Amino acid sequence: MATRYDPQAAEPKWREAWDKAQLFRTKSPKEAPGAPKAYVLEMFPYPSGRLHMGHVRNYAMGDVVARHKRAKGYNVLHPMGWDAFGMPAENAAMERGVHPGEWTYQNIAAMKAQFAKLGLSLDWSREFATCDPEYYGAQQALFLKLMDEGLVYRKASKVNWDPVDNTVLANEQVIDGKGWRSGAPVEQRELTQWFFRITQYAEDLLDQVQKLERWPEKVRIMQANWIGKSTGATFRWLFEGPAPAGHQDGIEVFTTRPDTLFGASFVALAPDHPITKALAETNPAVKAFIREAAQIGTSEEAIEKAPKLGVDLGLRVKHPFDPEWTIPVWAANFVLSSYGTGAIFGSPAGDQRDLDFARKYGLPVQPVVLPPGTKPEDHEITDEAYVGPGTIYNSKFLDGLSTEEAIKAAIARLETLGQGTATTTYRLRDWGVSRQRYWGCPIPVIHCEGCGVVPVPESQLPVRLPDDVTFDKPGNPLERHPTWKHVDCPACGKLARRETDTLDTFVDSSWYYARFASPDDMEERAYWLPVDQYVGGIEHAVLHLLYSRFFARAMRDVGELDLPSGEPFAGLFTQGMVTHETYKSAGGQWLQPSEVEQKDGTWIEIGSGKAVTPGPIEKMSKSKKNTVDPDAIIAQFGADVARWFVLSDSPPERDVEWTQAGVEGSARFAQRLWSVFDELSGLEKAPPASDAESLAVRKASHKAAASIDKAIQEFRFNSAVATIHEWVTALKKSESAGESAIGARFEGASMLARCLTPFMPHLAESCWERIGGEGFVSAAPWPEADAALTEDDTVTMAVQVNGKRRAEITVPKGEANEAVEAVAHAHPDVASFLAGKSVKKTIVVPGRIVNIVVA
RNA sequence: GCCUCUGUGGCGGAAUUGGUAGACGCGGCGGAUUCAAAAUCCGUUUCUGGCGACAGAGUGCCGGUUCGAGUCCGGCCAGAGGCACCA
Repeated sequence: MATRYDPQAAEPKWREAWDKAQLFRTKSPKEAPGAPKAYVLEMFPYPSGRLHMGHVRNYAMGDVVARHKRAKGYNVLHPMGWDAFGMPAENAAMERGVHPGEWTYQNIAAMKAQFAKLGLSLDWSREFATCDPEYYGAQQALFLKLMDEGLVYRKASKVNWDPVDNTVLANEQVIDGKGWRSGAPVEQRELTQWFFRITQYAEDLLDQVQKLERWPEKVRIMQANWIGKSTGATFRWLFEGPAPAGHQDGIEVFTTRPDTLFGASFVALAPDHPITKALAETNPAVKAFIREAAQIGTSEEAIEKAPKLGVDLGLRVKHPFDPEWTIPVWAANFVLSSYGTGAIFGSPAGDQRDLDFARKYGLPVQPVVLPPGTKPEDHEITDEAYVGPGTIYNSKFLDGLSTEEAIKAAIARLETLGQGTATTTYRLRDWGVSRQRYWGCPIPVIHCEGCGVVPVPESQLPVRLPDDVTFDKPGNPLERHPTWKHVDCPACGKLARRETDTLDTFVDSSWYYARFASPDDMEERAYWLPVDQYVGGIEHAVLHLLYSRFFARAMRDVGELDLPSGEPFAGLFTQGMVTHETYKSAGGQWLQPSEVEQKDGTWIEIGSGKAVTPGPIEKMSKSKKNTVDPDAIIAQFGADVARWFVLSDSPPERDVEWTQAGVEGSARFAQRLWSVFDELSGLEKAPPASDAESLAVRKASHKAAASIDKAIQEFRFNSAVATIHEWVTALKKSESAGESAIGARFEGASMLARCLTPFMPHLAESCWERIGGEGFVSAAPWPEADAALTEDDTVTMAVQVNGKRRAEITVPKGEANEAVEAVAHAHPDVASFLAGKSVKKTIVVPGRIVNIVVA
């Protein structure tokens, strides 16, 4: 009698059994002598309170890798923890009056309960939250070591300032140039802030990123572009007439295109360039410009997209190659103070932004680069700059040179004249880590009037966050706490002030992988690191990964990490998002998928029956209500089905669309798979026989196992899923085969259960048990395929005539090209296309294709 | 605006190095089983023309390289991720 698989009964049973057997406990190097190690890590979650399908997908993928590695004999570290500091906890405090710490730890408890149901092969014994004082205390110690090493410093930098709430705003909190709560136009303000000297490693970070072979190409390119190494020249424009005070040496600019110097029509300074700021003191127009430019906000996106805006500063500077030629100095909002020298020269014909600016303010546009194959009289610049290479003209001594030659010649002349030098510049800026917020790691320093900045002595770490804080008004609760910041100077003992800035939460996530490897044992850290497989969202392609690479280097250089390369993640996989269709009610309200149903091809609201408009498929988000709660799915279908679905349809790196029909299909498949084992359960186990039917079954199984093994290693989980589907179909078909095939069916089922384990671990255990497997399938070794059974002795090849497929032939493997050609020519479907035509040539690609070219 | 990626049937996608486009799944259609249904199983399903054998077209659009292009090159269009204080 056929039985059905009941996930609600089986899943908790197996998880309890795994826990009891401590199956996923990390073994120390000594406990696993001779075994290779595998550190599998997924980006740890922010404890928002609920697990979402994106988490399920992320952790399901990591679990596939971890379980596969374990089956392959690796000693596996697969930990989990919480990226627990951040703004949402403070927002909750403001909105609901709950303490950020309480809110966070409650969320962690709730999410951990959800995690438990997924059947992930995690070792929870290494769990921590970044808001645990033990963690952030260690981070403070690390901060002080970096400070000793000269990797930490303070400087003035800009923040978004809400003038009504009197608080610093994150870029996310600036909406259309206004504060998200107050609605007041945002201003830029300068604060003295803490920075990490990441630029010290710029060259190494760039150099090494190219060598990370197991990283996606696109992430390596994004990182390289972010670091943005540019070679060019830095040189000076001297003032005509009296220079502004303190700027007798002129204006220093950086350019990558000194070849276009004869096309210069203006020099432009950043709004916060010292000269611009100095002139604003006496010139109201400049002051107004600075104020207007400051309203754009601090994000690069906003600055780049804003309409070009400038002001003539009333100064003129002399061209380095011709002192008689002078050009005006402007301040312009598209010049970034943080890149190069904060000043540029505008050569409008060769740069789109310069051209837009020149057109707006009526500045000259002189073309100096002739595109290849163009005559000077035909080359005209109207609305589009020519940024490509070409031949230089209208440029005196540079005339006739190529762009490349002219760059060299111009730099050489600048150097001869003593006006400038060849320079390398990076786009990468030092990492500003100060946050004027409560729910973060306190920066462990004390400001003393007499002694300056004094580190908190190690014996006094961690500097704990005070619990008694208020969120009834905006601003930093640490700043207005009555006592917390008032401390004695550790050096002189006089009353001093504790630093009230906390660290950027990116710092917390920049070294957690090392903490998982070991809290403090350098040898154990050295054993586990680097992470062999890191899995997470593509949205972290630049910042988080770059900061982590920086931190690994910094930790290495202060003796906290024995990792010569400084690369924390040897393998990286970036997974796509989970999306869902959106629904809107007749009244324009977003509706949850659980509130709607499809009837006769149209969508209606469950209950009321009112019409619903389906919208675009988007990333699951609370605001669009297009979320599906993993708990509800698990309650209905079980964790295995949820895991299977998020791994099945789409390639892991792409987005997957969650559909009800899809998850129901997954649930049906789970039952079908179960039936393969269920059918065998009453039969007598036997070794596989060698008749034709058995051989066919065995070949299908061994080929499938080999293919799944490869697919998992290559992160093609959807292909592995497709292979398991085909395999199950083959095994179902074999049920009608003779009795002699039973041995082959048992072999296939045993292999299938083991290949299934990384994907649907609970079901795999039940299947394994059903056919009398020994111990846990979660602890069973990977079924290695027998090479003799995965190879065929014939091969099917397509035959094309003039590139069009006309027939298919089957030939022995390794057949000589001439023989294959003869078979192809002789095929009737081919012959009819060759009749009356002359064969010009025949291309034979062994094992793949024959192409006959006819006149 | 800049950097990066993606685009293939009704839908999600497969095609591993330039070599049979549409594996596998969802949905649809037809059938079996059933008193009936659920569940399950089998078949079929890119489009157009044709009763059919078959022929033609076809991987966002335009062009190119090649015996051969979803895959490589150039130019467009559309969508997504990131842009340094969201995590």
